[in-house]
Amino acid sequence: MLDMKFVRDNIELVQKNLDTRHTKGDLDAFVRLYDERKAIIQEVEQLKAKRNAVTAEISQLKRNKENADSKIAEMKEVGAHIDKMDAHLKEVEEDLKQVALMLPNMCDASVPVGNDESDNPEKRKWGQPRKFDFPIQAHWDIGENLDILDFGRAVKESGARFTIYKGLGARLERALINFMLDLHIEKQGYTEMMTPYMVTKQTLTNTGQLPKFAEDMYKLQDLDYYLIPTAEVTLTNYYAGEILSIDDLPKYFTAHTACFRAEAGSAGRDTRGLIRQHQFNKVEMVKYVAPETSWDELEKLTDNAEEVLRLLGLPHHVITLCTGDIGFGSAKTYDVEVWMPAQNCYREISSCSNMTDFQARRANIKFRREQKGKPEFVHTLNGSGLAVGRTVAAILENYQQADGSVVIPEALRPYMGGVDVIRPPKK
RNA sequence: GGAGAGGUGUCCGAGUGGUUUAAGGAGCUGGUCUUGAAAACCAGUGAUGCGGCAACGUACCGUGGGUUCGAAUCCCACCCUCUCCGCCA
Repeated sequence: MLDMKFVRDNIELVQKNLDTRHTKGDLDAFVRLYDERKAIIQEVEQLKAKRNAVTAEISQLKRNKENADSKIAEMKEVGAHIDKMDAHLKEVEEDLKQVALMLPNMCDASVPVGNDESDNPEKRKWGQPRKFDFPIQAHWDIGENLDILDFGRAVKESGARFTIYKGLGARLERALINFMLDLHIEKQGYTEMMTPYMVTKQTLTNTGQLPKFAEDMYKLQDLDYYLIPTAEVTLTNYYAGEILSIDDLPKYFTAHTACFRAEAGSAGRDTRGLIRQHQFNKVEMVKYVAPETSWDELEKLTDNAEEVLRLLGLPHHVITLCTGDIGFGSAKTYDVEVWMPAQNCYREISSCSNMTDFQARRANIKFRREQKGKPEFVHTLNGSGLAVGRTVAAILENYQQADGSVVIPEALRPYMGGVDVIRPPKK
């Protein structure tokens, strides 16, 4: 959420931010409700001050066994008036909050202005796509031929956009999870967490998925539970409602979880393979940092994600999301995209964002610079490190050989019990 | 799921309708004493949001409602914690 005072005082800036993001927000309603709220508060608090004063007088009279009937009658009226105004104030505040919750974060000045994903500039590139001297296969064909991915039976059990990993396929997925987590905790300073997969509406509101993106969530029937779309949700809510000390910062957390996404609105896209699933594994990184450090931390976070790809020898590049493509809560986002030979393009495998104080404000996460200092909002960041299914897909495609086998990247072999090649089953 | 107990400031803890603007203690800050420290003593000290340039006002005793001129205190619902029982990986 944005600072309401900031919005009220900078309507044009906020409108411009909405425009460059190609999104809408009801700023007219915001101004109307904000001003109305202020007016009501000023009036009702004056009444309350009066009530408190007269109530004290009544107390005094009662103690002296004197008659207070006229004052009580007077306060009865004042009380009724206050009740009415309080009820109205509550409505106005609720409406104001709903409008405010739908406003996206302000993009940082360094974010390129653009319309859509075609306007995302490349920031850097690592590795050279390999030249193949044989007809290459897509990862879904490789996986089925190796008998390590089973799409058909997953459809039988759960429908489209689910996959069953089998044998060395399952082991590869698990190896990658452990490899990524170990890198994050041993070399990059993160603390490993295991978190719930089901969370409340409030928790999703705190990180910005709700109320705006309800159609992307899986909600449990008749319960106030949603399946998490990413561990960003549980890791960022870890300190919700708390005040940290500056000495606690920065905090780095990482977690592997399954992620659940309805993928409403992406019907027909990436229908084959591991790229777009309703359920997938992801290793997530989340940081809580002091505001003045968050831009440096974003660079480091992105590098932490890229390091996974470097160690796996997977060519990739980093792009800066433009204003038309950036996510709702983010002030700036780098996407890391891995080379997918069969599709002859780079595909997103990690998204690293500085949410500035947007989530901290919603989740009420603060810190103090000094023991008696005034609490300030922390900055939160998050990034995938990495999407695991997509990493499997990238390995299968980039490391495929003419005979249909797939070489396991060296860094991963200790996690695969020494397996260095996955070969097709003997017919 | 059933029965019982409980949720008060940084912590412990008192408080069943009107000086509670939350007792008392610990802790913390400052001071006295001391070579220094400890102890003792004295003084100060709840946090956060909102409105306001400010003075100040207002809200907050798990959460949300209600009763009342007035609620930490009474009523209702819910959440959470603990103990016991049941069920269970």
